[in-house]
Amino acid sequence: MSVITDRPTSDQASPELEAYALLRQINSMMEMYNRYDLRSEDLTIPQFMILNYATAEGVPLSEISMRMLCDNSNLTGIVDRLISKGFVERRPDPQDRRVSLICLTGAGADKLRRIKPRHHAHVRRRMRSLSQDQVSELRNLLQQLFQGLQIPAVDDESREA
Amino acid sequence: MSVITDRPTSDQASPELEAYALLRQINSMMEMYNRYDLRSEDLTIPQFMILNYATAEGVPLSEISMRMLCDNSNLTGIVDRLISKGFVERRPDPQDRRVSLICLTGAGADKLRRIKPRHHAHVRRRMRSLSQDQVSELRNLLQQLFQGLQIPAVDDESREA
DNA sequence: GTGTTATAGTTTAAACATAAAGGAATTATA
DNA sequence: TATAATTCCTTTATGTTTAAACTATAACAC
Repeated sequence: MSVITDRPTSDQASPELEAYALLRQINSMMEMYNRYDLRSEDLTIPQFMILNYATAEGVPLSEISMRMLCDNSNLTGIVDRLISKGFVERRPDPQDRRVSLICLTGAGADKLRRIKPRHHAHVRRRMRSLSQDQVSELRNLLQQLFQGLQIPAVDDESREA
Repeated sequence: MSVITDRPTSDQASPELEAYALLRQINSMMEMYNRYDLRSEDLTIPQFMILNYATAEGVPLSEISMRMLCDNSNLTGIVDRLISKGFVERRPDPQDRRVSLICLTGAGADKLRRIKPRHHAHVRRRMRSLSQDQVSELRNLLQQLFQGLQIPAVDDESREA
């Protein structure tokens, strides 16, 4: 409840800032590991993500960009490279000719079958410093934080800064 | 304690994978917000980070890259842009002529004084969906996870994949 | 001293991200 | 059916990141 603090919302460390700094660092390290793992498969992280979202029947590009929290324009080039490697195809949607469906090829499906279980095992292994209960607790806290972030900003920040 | 599970370390969701997915999504959203906030100050996120690590006396570039968990080569260009904006300077280290010290200028210090408290306030505000206790708990879990990641891999993964 | 190795930083090319603008197809509206 | 607004995707320019090669300096071995 911190009744008296010198500078309640200013420069120095606080649990919030420390938590956020750690979150960023963990994300960096996990990305480093993932990048290294995928490198031997001649895939980059975003390429692997798109591969994961694509299906044989095809998924609209904008659905993938929505799930990847990025812009359509990011994906154009990445999909191009996946096509040149033969892992996906672009097919026009007959229902809506604006849409291009990203379709997983047989080769792409094979690739995924080989990589995905190993990737998941790696992620689990890298979290072994936490107990099962701690992992669940972490997931719950992150879940709550994530939901809180969805609502952009109930903005009564006028008193700060 | 999940005594019987079909595929203990394979494809489907697990608390570990869910937690990691959430961590990535939260990081993405926080970055989006930060980028937007800094945009009005004509700064990018990496530019702001370097500004935070630089001091008036000067800090070796490689010390900054170490703390930012990135390669020296990343920083060359970013520092160039910060120099062109007048927020930092490059000065050779008289002790070791290989080293170039990144020095915060007066303008850079002013910029920081104006931006940093607001940035910190924003971060704290964006975590308000968690109670004080939850924030501390989250920080502790992340701390433990981060420390576990430092030790690259006590590798007994032969049984998986 | 000479040669080897390590470190600090830059450069380059390829991949990716962001923001802004544009083209094509669809939907809404009149 | 014509017009306007929206949606889906691409293109372009700028900035960032990675990996690899390179320069310059330093440290070490002999």
